[in-house]
Amino acid sequence: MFWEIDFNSEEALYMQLHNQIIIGIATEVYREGDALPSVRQLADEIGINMHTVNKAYNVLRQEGFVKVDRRKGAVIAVDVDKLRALEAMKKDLKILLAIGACKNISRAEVHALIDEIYLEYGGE
Amino acid sequence: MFWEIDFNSEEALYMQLHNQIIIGIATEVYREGDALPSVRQLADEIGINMHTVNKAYNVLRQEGFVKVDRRKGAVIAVDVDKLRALEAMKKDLKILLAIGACKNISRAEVHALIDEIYLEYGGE
DNA sequence: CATCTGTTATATTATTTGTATAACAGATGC
DNA sequence: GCATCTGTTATACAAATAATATAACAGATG
Repeated sequence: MFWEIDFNSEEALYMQLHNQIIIGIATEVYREGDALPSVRQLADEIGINMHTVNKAYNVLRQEGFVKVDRRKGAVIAVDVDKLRALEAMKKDLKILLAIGACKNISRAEVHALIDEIYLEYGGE
Repeated sequence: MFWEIDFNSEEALYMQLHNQIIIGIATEVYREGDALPSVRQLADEIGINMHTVNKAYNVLRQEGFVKVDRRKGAVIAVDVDKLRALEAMKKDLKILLAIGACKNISRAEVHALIDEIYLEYGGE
């Protein structure tokens, strides 16, 4: 995996990592059972602190994307709580679409964006 | 406007205010030219500090949702930079849909959510 | 002139972010 | 057995952010 970390971003480093890993799962760069790099290895590779990587992994675990095994490290294991996920998505979409509506982005344009992005994520 | 502030939320108070105002514009509770409450008045009403409200207003100004006039206070004035807004939305949707894809939310389900939410925002 | 705006300046407290060491316990391979 | 790899835990520190608390200033209003 190619790690794209922006040190000037206002987004927290651990969150950038967190997001990239989720996108990695969606695009099947990572599959169920795959192991992520160890916290130390990834920290060295990117040039950040071990604890920053650790925090990303722990948030991912709490959200049901990985399971952490003392032997194998962080392993992709998606816990599908669909109802919970739908509720969270709706909450996020509400503000996102409100911004869009204010800025004259039509419903059709949003649908087109969705389709464009979903092409990279498994197709359906 | 009814202000729904959650003091236990991990979301910053000024961001909760910020989001509710944007949703207020999208649902046409607020229209172009309408004045928001003064920073002191709103702070008193909600029971928070003046500076917290001021920060929300300033972020809204920077994002092109209001203009701040020393006489009238913050006035709804949406600056439609559609290209910029589309880019920002795409960036946010990427991570949002990646989470959805991992959690088995289908493209169709997302489309349905979009339609459901857009009904409250002007319809089209 | 009192009163309403936003603005600016300081100060303080608490939390978050990221880094830096260090040590611990379990598992692995030679 | 022993070095080495895991994640985990504990402290400590610096910087930034969030929220509060006062206070004062300048422009506009009635």
